Amino acid sequence: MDGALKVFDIMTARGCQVDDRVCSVIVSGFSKARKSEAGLDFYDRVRKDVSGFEPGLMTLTMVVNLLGREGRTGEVPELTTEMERKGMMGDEVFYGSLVHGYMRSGMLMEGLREHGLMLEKGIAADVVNYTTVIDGMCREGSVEKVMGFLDEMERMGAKPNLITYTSLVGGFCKRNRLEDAFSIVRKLEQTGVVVDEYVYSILIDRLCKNGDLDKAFSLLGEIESKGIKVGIVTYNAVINGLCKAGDTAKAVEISEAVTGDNFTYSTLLHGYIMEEDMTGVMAIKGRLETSGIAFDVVTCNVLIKALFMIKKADDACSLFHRMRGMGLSPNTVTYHTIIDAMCKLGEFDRAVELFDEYKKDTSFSSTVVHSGLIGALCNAGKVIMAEQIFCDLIHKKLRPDSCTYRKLIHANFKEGGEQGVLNFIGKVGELDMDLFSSVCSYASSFLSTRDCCQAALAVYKIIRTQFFAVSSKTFYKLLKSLLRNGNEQAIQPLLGEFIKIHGLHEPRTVNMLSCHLSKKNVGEAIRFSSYMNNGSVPVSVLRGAIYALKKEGEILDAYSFLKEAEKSGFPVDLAMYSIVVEGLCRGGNVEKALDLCESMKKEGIHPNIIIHNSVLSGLCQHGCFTEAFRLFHYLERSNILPTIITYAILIGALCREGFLDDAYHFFQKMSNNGIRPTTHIYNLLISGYCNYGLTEKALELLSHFEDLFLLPDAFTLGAVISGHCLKGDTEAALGFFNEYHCKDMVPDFVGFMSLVKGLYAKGRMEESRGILREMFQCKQVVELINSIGHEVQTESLVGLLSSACEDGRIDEVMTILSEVRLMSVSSSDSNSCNTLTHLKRPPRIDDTCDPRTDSEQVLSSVTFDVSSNCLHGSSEGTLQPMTERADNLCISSDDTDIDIGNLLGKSFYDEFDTYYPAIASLCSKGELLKANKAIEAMIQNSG
DNA sequence: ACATTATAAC
Repeated sequence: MDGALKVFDIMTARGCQVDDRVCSVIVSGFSKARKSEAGLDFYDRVRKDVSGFEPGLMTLTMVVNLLGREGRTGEVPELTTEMERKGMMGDEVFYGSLVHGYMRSGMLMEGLREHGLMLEKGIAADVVNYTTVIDGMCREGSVEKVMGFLDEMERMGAKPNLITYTSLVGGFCKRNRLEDAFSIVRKLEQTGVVVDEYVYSILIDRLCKNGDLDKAFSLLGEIESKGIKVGIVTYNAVINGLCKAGDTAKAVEISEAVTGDNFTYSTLLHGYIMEEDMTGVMAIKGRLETSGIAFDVVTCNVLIKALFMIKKADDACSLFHRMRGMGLSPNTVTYHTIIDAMCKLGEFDRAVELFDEYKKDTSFSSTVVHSGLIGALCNAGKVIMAEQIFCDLIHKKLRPDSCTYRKLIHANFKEGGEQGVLNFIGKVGELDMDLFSSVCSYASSFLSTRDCCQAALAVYKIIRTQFFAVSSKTFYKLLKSLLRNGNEQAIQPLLGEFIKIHGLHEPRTVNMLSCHLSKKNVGEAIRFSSYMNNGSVPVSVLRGAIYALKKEGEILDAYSFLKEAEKSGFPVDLAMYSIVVEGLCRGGNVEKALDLCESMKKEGIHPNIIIHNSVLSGLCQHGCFTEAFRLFHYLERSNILPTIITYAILIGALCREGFLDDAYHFFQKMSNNGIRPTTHIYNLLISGYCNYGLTEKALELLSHFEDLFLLPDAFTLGAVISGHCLKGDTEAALGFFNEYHCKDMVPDFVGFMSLVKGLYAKGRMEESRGILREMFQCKQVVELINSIGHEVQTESLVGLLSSACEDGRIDEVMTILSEVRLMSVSSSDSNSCNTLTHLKRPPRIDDTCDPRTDSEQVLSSVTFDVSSNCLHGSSEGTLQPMTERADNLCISSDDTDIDIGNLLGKSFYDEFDTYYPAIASLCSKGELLKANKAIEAMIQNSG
């Protein structure tokens, strides 16, 4: 090109007129050399500087060609409108270039449209035009459609040439139809056409890409023997095949026998990069530098990557900066490579600097650089920086791939929890509707699976208020999550919307609806379900029904229901037995529970550790200690591992009965078996010691906490305080209270009250009142008192108590509170009992310690046989092999319709915060009746 | 004016 330009300069200098033909030849040269930038510069220069020159069709055709070759078809329309203004009309060559450009930019439809337009204008298409179209279709992967085109071509008198067939061969190879590709070649050879290197290089390349190197080499030998010259392109295909197969050494060997080009060296470098062979990389880099080849962009890109690999980051950057001087523009891959490398080095600021440079170039329309950087920043926890990159995508109206926004949602969740995700949604409202809707759908589903129901629901509402479609999957996940978390109020309307939009076509929808119904009305659900499923009722519905009955306190009905299901051949599963056994044991019906353990075995389902824990707990609660310990020893001897729950049940029971040494023995046994004690376990022992006057032992246990990284909770503190008070050591109790109060830790209700009573008994009225007041500051205690007040329909207590407390009527307070306490202890109703234990335990203690939560988490897949023998007499249990590990043995977290842990929502607590100031003020003014009204309103609102 | 080979993708 340099020579051509020199001649051109001489021409203009001598006043030789530059015509369309001369100009077009030079632009064509730039086009073939893929130097569109320089070509356009030249074109502009000639138009401006050469007087009397007006670009004609030939030059314009070459400009279109040049743009098309580099995928810059977007700039073509400006040119065509200018032509129309001047009344110029394209010929078949012009349209050929135009169509070619579209085809190479992956715009098949536009290409076909221009081709059709040309025909409409009465311009006949020649072989080249048809070949261009055929090639475009082959590239897109539709060789089949091409066959029809071939016929049309013949009819129009344009005979396909070798180039047409080459495109066809390429099309078949793309679809991996090698047989068809080869048959074309054979037919050509039969008709006497001399097939050239182009065709063979395509075939060889395909063979290599398929890993069929043997066939590739034999074909290579075949064409060499035919006397067809084999050039660098074919060798490069083979070299590339070897590199991809992991044999870069062999590839290098071949490359040494030929004169390599940019393709050769970039392939080899990439091969060694993949093999992480630093010496290999350096050797190729050396050969490349001494070869005297002028680098192209791809070679630079690979070389930059290679330099980072051999830890020469500075050299990589310097090459990057030298590119423009070499006449090369860094492209998307260049920026991706260098930014990615910077991130891997932890140089995020430099990565962002490079990105800022990249984003200024508006001609880039890829999202890869953005995605890569966002991913790396998210991984490094730099969410804010990542969001800024995402903003650039939005502003450029580029469509990020789903991985990118998912990554951002995950990172925001990690950083800021559900609120973080909601904030992110708030920030990306500028996205186009369709994309925003996808982001919201994903966010809602994601939050649902993480059990962030409220946030998931909020996102769902955003989708709905914007009138976007909510996919069945998003609905389903949200509903599942609500169902799992006992969020009954939200389910009903949502389910209604879901069914209105998506109908009841999917079986999973029917199941879910049945489960929901079953929690309300067992019979209706079963009828509905058997109707929808042609008579068969899925196990999940029956499970839901049993759970519903138990929740309603009708455990005996649940029991009969299960028995009925067994008899009628309905499906039964482990979870159903688990629910009923637990309920029976809790209700004191251990006999029936054991009977169920027997009958479930007949159904081929074997009791697991969860069920045993229930039985164990039932036995303990009803004083059957001998049986309980027999069962424990049986478990120990079989391969059934007792869990922390098992130990908690026994330690708790022993402590309650005052067998403190035995309890401690079990505690040690548990530790020896590799189960780390938690605060909850310690609490059992500490309160045991305290209740029996052994406060020192309790404190000694407390002193272990720090070494074990455990924190005492409200329960721990309450136990120690009441222990001190029990011994009359109010001073010690007060000191202990203050010590933790300073650290913002308070005891539970029992602890508070012991201290209040202790101080009161010693006549320390002021202090007693102070502690009481302190207690009312404690939300958990207030919550407990209120929930009892709510349940037993007494006057709302907090208002009365706090006002009495302010007035110094401690006696009155004491009476009320002792009543409250009595209620909480004597209540034998299983439901309120549940509520109480749930509340008495401060939130967020180790969850795994709650046997009811555990039953969901640990529902293990271990099957075994428990025989009631082990409870009465012979302790021999028969261990059965894990023959039937039925799917329904495990309640997977996604399929669970049972939520025993979440019996009481948090709403009350929120309401209390809102109402409290008003109530407090009314009480202080003596307006107790009004205060009570306010409290009732509060309770109703939270209901 | 039409046909062949190499690089990036959390």
